Amino acid sequence: MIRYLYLPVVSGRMAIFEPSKNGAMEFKLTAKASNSRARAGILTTGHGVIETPIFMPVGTAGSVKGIHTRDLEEDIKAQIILGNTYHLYLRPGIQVIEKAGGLHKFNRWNGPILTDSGGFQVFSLGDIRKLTEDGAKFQSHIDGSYHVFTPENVMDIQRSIGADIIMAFDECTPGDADYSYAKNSLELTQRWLERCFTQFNNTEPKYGYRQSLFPIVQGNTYADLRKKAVEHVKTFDADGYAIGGLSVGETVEEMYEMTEVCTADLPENKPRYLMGVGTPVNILEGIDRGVDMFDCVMPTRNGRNGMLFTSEGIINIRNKKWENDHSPIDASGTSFVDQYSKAYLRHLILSGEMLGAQIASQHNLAFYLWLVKTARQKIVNAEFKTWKNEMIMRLKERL
RNA sequence: GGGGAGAUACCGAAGCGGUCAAACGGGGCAGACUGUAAAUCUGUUGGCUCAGCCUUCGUAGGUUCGAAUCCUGCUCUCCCCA
Repeated sequence: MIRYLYLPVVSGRMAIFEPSKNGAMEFKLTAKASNSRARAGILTTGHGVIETPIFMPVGTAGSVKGIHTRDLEEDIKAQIILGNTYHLYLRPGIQVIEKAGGLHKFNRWNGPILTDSGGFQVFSLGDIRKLTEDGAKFQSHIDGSYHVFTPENVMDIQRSIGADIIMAFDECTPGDADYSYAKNSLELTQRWLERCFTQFNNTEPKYGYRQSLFPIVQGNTYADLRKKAVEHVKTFDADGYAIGGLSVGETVEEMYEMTEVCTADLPENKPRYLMGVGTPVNILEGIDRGVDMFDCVMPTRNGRNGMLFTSEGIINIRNKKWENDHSPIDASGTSFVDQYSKAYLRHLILSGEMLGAQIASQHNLAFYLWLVKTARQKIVNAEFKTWKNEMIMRLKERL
């Protein structure tokens, strides 16, 4: 159902109203654990394949903060990165991205890209936004100017950015929302989803490769709402499905439980993406529950703030105990930066040297990618569950 | 040699008779961070047998019920003139 004729202002031309020529994105399951929902798969996009389960570094403003694409590819071995509709729309602006020929050309990352829709920003912007049936009116965090996101223009913007996977425009509810708020919000998200798909199907990719639209399952911490949401998103036969509205203030137990509720009913042969999650432990628990894709700002943001994730546990590199520890950051780490000493990295971070933030971010990302890669191997070798339990014990350590 | 200004906690710097263990900033120490309004934010920063007590505002005395705050000597710093 088209509520009104929408003319995309962003692209500067009329949308082409004809059926999508996008081929379906391919997802092949290559292995499945027997005592867990964990699976290993291969997701094929217009910019290459992704081996799942995968962690996707977040590159909000078109860059994974502090990391060159060369290091993302060669050192960290990232297979897909994120961008953000809200941030890129505000700055540099969609016209610039279009002129560049899309985000891949703009930031010189030639692998797959996923863009988030801005739904999360609408949530986190708090008081400087207002929701209506039509969409979300919000103020720019940069200059206070007013803007409106609707399911339609968010699809158009993501067409212009040119991500391989684009996300539905949803409302992300806070973890402590009550049932009636969560229910009404879910229904709004569902109506918005219909409009997203209508717009998506009535427009074409701008740069010659296919794009896939992933719906987002909402429903807060209420299992019945989640189940309804899953049934609804399935009707779109999407290339993949996201679980949203988690890691936003609810308990981790609730997060795991809701993840389980969702993966139980989502199509087996399509990738599942748990949005915004999480800690290394969260990711292993997510994989165990049948999730294939994750993203989180934690490795970069917490890294900049001095927190390192390693296979031996968590390090706060600012702590005095590392002052004279000249051993490598992570002796068994896969990144070249892991050979820098703890004492040196501590010095850099405490001195506010940008290299410190870069090293910490790069280490953390390399660790996250190592973690999911290893998880995949363990799934393939049918040793996932044992490995996971042992790994979690170590990951929880505070060094 | 003469004149002036000043010495406050790790550093810088407010305070100028009681409500001062002493504002504020830096530094130190610790914590937070989960689809990035974040190279950010928060707490703490004399000691102890810790709702109380002890020692601290250059130093030695003094005035006062009471002093970082007023007076005197001393030491040291800085500035100006010779």
